[in-house]
Amino acid sequence: MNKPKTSFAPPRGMRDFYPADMRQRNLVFDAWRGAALAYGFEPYDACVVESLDLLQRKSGEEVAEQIYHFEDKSGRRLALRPEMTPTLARMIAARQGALKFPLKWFTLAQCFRYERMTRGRKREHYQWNLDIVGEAALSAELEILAAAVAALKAMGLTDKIYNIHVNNRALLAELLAKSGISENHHAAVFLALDKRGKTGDDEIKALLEKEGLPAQAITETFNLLAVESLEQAAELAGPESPAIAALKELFELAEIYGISANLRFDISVIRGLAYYTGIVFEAFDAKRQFRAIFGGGRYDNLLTAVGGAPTPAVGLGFGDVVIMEIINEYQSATEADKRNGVIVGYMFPEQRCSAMRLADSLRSQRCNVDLMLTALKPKQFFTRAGNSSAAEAVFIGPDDVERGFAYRKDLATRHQREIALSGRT
RNA sequence: GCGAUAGUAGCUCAGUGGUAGAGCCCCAGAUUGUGGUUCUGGUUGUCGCGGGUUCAAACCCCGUCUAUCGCCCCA
Repeated sequence: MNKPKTSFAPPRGMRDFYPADMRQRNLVFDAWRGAALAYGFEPYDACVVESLDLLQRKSGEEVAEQIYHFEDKSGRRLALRPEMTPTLARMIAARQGALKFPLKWFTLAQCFRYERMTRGRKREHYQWNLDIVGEAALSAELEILAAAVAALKAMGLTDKIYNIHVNNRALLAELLAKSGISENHHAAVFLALDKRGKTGDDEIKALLEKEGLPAQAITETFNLLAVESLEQAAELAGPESPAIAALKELFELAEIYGISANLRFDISVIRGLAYYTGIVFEAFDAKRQFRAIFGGGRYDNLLTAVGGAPTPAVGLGFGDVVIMEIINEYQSATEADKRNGVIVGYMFPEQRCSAMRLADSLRSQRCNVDLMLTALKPKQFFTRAGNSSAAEAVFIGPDDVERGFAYRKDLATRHQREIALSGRT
């Protein structure tokens, strides 16, 4: 009899969450939900399986290679969603007449992507999506950025640990146009600018030459790369630039929100994706050791892409993988193992009923109770209690039942106080 | 999809052809009423998986899986 050996590991790029992992994950999820609700976003959810057609419409046919897709038994071409944005666009377009704009929606979405993994990237992850749809004012960008900062704060990450790099796609378009680079070359230039810091200037130059840009335009582009400050960008763009005005307003408003310490103007933030139209942003850890923490921006063509009416929108995507790595890197474990609840044990079978009654009484007071399933020796019980996530331990022996009270021990401080056994108050 | 490196106890790792090891953890006892100290004893094991070479493989060879890093791509 030989059983087929099955691997205990989850499929490539997929993740299991053991209770210890869930504690960490919940820390992140709670921060996300809390911040979203605090900033007035409403929760929504949607199906994980989408029609392949919808997902392809946005980014082109080749994206199918990076999507988990399949046919159902009726031959429908379906896929696991790689991101939430197309689904959001579909849902909003479906009820565009009924919904009251602007809307502020959020979700915690599990997304899948079939591709090679590196650190901070899996084939499956959870992403906090925050979107404001139907508002052209910069207030929308601010609310989203402030909510993201609030979430990071709730995770215990201080201002010093991360920076939010902000740019405006409209600014880049203005500057490139001034350099005489026509719009059909913009995508390639964006790509080259996006590589700054990763690749050498020679390689970037080679990319631009390959795109067929004249030498002078390449020089101009490198002048853009050298832009370090908003003032410098303003000089290049001229006093009438609406893109500069938008950035200036953004930084002014950020002051009022108290998040300006984290914001940096950074002309290299492009966000690869074609659909961004205005302000774009990306957050990184201060040491630039990890991938982007979150990213997003304004994409005013969202709904037209799925056949809806033109609608301005701002969105943010914030994945769980990178932030968990950063929390582990920058933060001691203390925040993650907050103790909670009471663990209740007893010495002999004779005390089982007392222990059960106590557990019942505590539970009725909305206290989480882990009741031991069998009698344990004191040492066994307290070892177990200390290793558990419980905040307090109550151990019941014959003497306690006799006396009518036991001791409720704080497992962190080891202080004890009395707790009544018989009463049900 | 390509390239490099790695995989041995719960964890960190040593072992480079000849009886699978150390530290920490865990378990039991000292201690039939109290978990961070001490002492004594004990288990740590599909050596990632499958095949090959060999008298003999954790070690060499081939394949494969997984992880990490780089390329690519993005969230």
